[in-house]
Amino acid sequence: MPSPGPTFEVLADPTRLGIVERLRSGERNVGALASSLSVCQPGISRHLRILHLAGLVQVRAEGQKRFYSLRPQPFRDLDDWVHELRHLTEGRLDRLATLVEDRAPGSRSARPARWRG
Amino acid sequence: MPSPGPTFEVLADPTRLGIVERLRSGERNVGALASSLSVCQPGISRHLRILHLAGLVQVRAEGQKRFYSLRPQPFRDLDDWVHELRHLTEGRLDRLATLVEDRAPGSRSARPARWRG
DNA sequence: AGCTTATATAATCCTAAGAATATGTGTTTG
DNA sequence: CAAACACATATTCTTAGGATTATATAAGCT
Repeated sequence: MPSPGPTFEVLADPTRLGIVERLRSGERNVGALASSLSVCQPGISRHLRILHLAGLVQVRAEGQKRFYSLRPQPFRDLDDWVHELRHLTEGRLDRLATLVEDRAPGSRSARPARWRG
Repeated sequence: MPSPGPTFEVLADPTRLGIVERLRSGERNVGALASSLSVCQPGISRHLRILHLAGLVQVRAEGQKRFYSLRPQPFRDLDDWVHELRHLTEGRLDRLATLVEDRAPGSRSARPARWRG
């Protein structure tokens, strides 16, 4: 059971997540990504470097352009990790917690308000 | 289709990821987590607060102890997101976007040489 | 050979976030 | 009621990392 810690750190940045979501529909060069996302070109290059070091993307040079695309392996690993966790939480922890929560009438709500907005 | 950006940000921190991995085997109180991970107790409380705000964990108060456990919903969302991406990268339809976007006349095969996994 | 395009790297600045210490709040026990 | 325990919050400090500007490298184009 590998822990995809680095993958989480890489995808935590909104710009890098935006890059990955744009690469879902196919490979793109740096300039296309820089104009799509509202970040300057050196910023995109730096984020792509981080994504490449983490093994999330691969490069293909064509002329003076460099096309980046997703590598499937880290997403397979991530899927395995999350999928297992999903079934663990669906199985028993959830039920146990809600059961006990119902029998504590005076306690405050276990549900959070909202995330950042 | 939902973007689990906040979930990535939350799980990017190694301490919080460690908390989640320990909660996989069931609920724990703050002291148990603080002694398991090598972080001081206020640090654990702060990370648990972040996890709670993000909806990843829920609390159950028993006496003076507070037991934290995982909530299944955000992991379901994360699993859906990653699972979809897994199949997109496994497939061959990223070639389509390549053909649409890059119509350089003189360029021969715009495909990646090999698709290493 | 210059000139433009496409991308990478370097240097700087700045803000956000984690860690530790100290303290506050509530709960159990004597 | 006081003392000890379990946890949360406040404060301070420090560092990591993202954004921007400027520059370097390299490939077309005329």
